[in-house]
Amino acid sequence: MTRSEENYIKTIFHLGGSDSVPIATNAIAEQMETKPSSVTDMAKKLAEKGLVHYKKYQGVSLTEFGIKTALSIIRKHRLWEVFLVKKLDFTWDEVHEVAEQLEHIKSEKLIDKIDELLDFPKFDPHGDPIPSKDGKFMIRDKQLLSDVPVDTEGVCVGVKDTSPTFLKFLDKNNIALGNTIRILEKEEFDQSLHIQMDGKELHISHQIASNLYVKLND
Amino acid sequence: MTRSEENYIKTIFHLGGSDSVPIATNAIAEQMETKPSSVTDMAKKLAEKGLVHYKKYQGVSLTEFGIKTALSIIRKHRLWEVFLVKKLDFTWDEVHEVAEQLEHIKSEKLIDKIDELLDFPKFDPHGDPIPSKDGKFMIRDKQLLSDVPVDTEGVCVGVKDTSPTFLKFLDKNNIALGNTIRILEKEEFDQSLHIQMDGKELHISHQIASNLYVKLND
DNA sequence: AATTAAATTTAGACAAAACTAAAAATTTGT
DNA sequence: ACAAATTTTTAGTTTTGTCTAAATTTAATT
Repeated sequence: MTRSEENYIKTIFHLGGSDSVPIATNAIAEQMETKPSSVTDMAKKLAEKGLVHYKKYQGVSLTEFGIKTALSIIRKHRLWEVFLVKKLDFTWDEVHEVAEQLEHIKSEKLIDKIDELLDFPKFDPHGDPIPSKDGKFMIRDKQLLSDVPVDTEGVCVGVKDTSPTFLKFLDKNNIALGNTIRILEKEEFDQSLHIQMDGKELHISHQIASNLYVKLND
Repeated sequence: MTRSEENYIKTIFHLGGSDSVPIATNAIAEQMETKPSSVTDMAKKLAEKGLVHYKKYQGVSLTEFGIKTALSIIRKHRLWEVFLVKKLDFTWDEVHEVAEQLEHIKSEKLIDKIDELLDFPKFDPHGDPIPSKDGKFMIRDKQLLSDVPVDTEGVCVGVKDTSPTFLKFLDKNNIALGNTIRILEKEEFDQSLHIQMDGKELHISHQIASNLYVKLND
């Protein structure tokens, strides 16, 4: 697998092409900041190799083998992210770019040893699940903070937007995974929230709330 | 810098092209298992970029900038090797291949943090010096075991041949860096040595002795 | 159902990095 | 010093991954 092939497989997976729901050429091109014609070329190549299902004009979806491959790349990406944060004191907004490179390193032993060094983490620094060696991963029941009713309490377990801009904003406002969140009030007008986070009270916009995942307390 | 450019720079450095001693196209091609014509093409490209001195038919040598670049790549390679051995329990014969990939990861912060995590090591698992951030490295006064007179004592500090075959052989015979070595007898006929290593006595061939570096005791 | 709009594919081209075969320069041997 | 051998370069191709522009198919709209 070349680096480029791996990036296509990963993107198709993230766009949902794993459930035999075909993904449009255009959507892939947009996500990868490339041209639809390039996607068509690669689609043919990946189909040749048995990684995707592809019929002209019908979009692309991953085969079983393609899904396995995607999960392996995602596993590497997320384990490296944990490594960078836990062992090298990177902040969660710094890890993505470097992990994009590290995920392509070819050595089964390397990633298994990293996994072991980190004590087999189940989630990455943004709260996303890390597939195990055999492709299984935990699906945590979580909801967007913006979808939660007033007066409920939960724990912040993930972010939807993982851009450095958003993550740095969260840092600045002391919003971190693991924090306890209670919704005190929801403003009808602009959907902004008045919340209590680890004791302190603060206001957050709908934009923010719709990019934070919480797990409700039982 | 592309990966290929980095590999050329590294090879030229290792062949001695850093002392403005030009290296022959053929020598580079052989070392890199490629064709001389490919080397010519790359030589032009690297000269364009100010990394090498190149005059037709006169071979290639690194510029100041080329040397700086080479040292930075070698620094990364060797730090990753230490990381693999010290933190992930790789054996010294396993590290080269993976480090060849890791050395191309582009992140200044990453390699500096790895350096820090390892407590700023000065030598890699094969005894080769690790350049510091500013390109300086220790040159240890060492000699090939085969060049040392009978009855002298020293410490094993490095290997010349770093092939997995040789390194595994050393492991099997409990020869490791840091071991104390005393030459008891040198066989005139085949230059083989009778040595004492950390107490135990053993015989080693000239082939072996000429690939082991020792630092003599004062 | 026909036409327009949008998405997708084809055809042809390009850059990077490699190769082969042939030409040119350098080195060697006598 | 000059022919032979070796080394190096040039010229032309290949592969991978990309692009543009044109053609084609599918989807949307009247």
